[in-house]
Amino acid sequence: MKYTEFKKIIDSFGSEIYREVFQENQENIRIKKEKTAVKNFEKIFDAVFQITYEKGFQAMTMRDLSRCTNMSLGSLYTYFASKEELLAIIHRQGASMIRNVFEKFHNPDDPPLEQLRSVIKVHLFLSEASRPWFYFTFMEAKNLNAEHRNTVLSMEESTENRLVAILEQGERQGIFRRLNHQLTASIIKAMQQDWYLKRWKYKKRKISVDDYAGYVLGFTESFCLNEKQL
Amino acid sequence: MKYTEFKKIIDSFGSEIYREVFQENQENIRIKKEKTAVKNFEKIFDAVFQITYEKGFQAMTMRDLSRCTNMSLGSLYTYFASKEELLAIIHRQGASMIRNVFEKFHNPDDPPLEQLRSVIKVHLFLSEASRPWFYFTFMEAKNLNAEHRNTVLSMEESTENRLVAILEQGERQGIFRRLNHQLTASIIKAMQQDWYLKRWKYKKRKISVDDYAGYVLGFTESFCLNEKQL
DNA sequence: GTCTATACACAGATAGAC
DNA sequence: GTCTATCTGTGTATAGAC
Repeated sequence: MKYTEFKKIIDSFGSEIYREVFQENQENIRIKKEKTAVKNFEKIFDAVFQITYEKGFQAMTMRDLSRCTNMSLGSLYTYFASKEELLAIIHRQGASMIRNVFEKFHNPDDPPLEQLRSVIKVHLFLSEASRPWFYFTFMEAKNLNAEHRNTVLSMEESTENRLVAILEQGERQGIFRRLNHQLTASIIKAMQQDWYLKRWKYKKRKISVDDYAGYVLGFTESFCLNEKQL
Repeated sequence: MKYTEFKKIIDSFGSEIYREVFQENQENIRIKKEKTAVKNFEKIFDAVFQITYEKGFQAMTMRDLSRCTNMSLGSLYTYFASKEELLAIIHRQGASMIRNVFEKFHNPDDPPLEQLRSVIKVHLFLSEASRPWFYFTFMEAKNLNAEHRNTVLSMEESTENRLVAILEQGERQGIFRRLNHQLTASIIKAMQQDWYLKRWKYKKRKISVDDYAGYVLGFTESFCLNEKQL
């Protein structure tokens, strides 16, 4: 699969995620019309991502956000109860979206090598399509309270465990070498993470996400595959 | 080389870095006695790293810092002119220290494979010995002004270029495969970075820095080495 | 549903006694 | 060289008109 193909599927979901934001938080917000809420949540989130990328969530003031969205302070506060809650909403909704996409693209009946390739690619492609969410989740996780932070950490763990399961399955089938699969999974995650943490670097060098995915796969396979497979 | 061996050398430098902080900023600070200054800078920096690890530099208040160092607000401000300057001092001094250590351990006359191993290890070992500095530099770089931020980025680039040079040298000697060395270097950096960004994870799993270094080397060598070398 | 004006708390920074 | 007390600006959040 190439990125453009993946992107088409993702784009077909449309503003799904902002509708979800509206519905999940309906009790806490004072806006009643879905259409207005969805439109403005999208505007607010985009502004948060943009400002936060420059200076971080703590340093972003509500006045910054007001300026960037062209909404007044009073208006903003009808969409969420506090700045802290806004942070929690973004995290919660991002996590939910990411989980859903992974679920949708995972096929546990494929042969291990194919699963490995697919999982690595989907993660990279999704982090490309939703880079602001990934970047935000990583950089601002420490601003969350203990409960929400744990949700983030357990997501990190579960995507890693998915990789471990695939590597173990492949080892049992004699396709992958016998290695410390947990450590291999960590390293694969580190490579995936670099894509969205250092996007500016890869962009400057004109490396596409397809190039990068190919390289990560080459790296991983040369290490994991049994010699007879090469 | 093992980590304990490296650590012994590093420890022998003692409070060198805090003496440097004092000397480089002597004009801007109101403290005159080196011994007092060095002692308190160490206390201040440690507190900053500790608080910042929990909630980030922006969220750290001067009152937090006062509490954590057992120094009064007034006292703190005799060591630096503003909170922003404190940030800049930490960054500048950290960068200088890191550069010095890399210089000291790099030997461009060794054979490429040995250089590669040594550069990867030294980076990992140093990030282990000075984890707070590395973590801080990465996470708080965006709070710097444009000029200081560029310094950080150019450091990132120069350590990467050092790797590229080694890989090219090895390719010319027929030891390494012909690959996109820049991308390989990026990926090696990503693996190194994961060590200090996710320290909690590796600690929980009882992976030592020597274990991790060995794994990164294995991963890298299986990808880069020409087959006849394996 | 959105706006302006404002309350209130708390942050960074300094003055001046010891 | 360190402290306490205090100034001043700015940030979050709300009240109430439109």
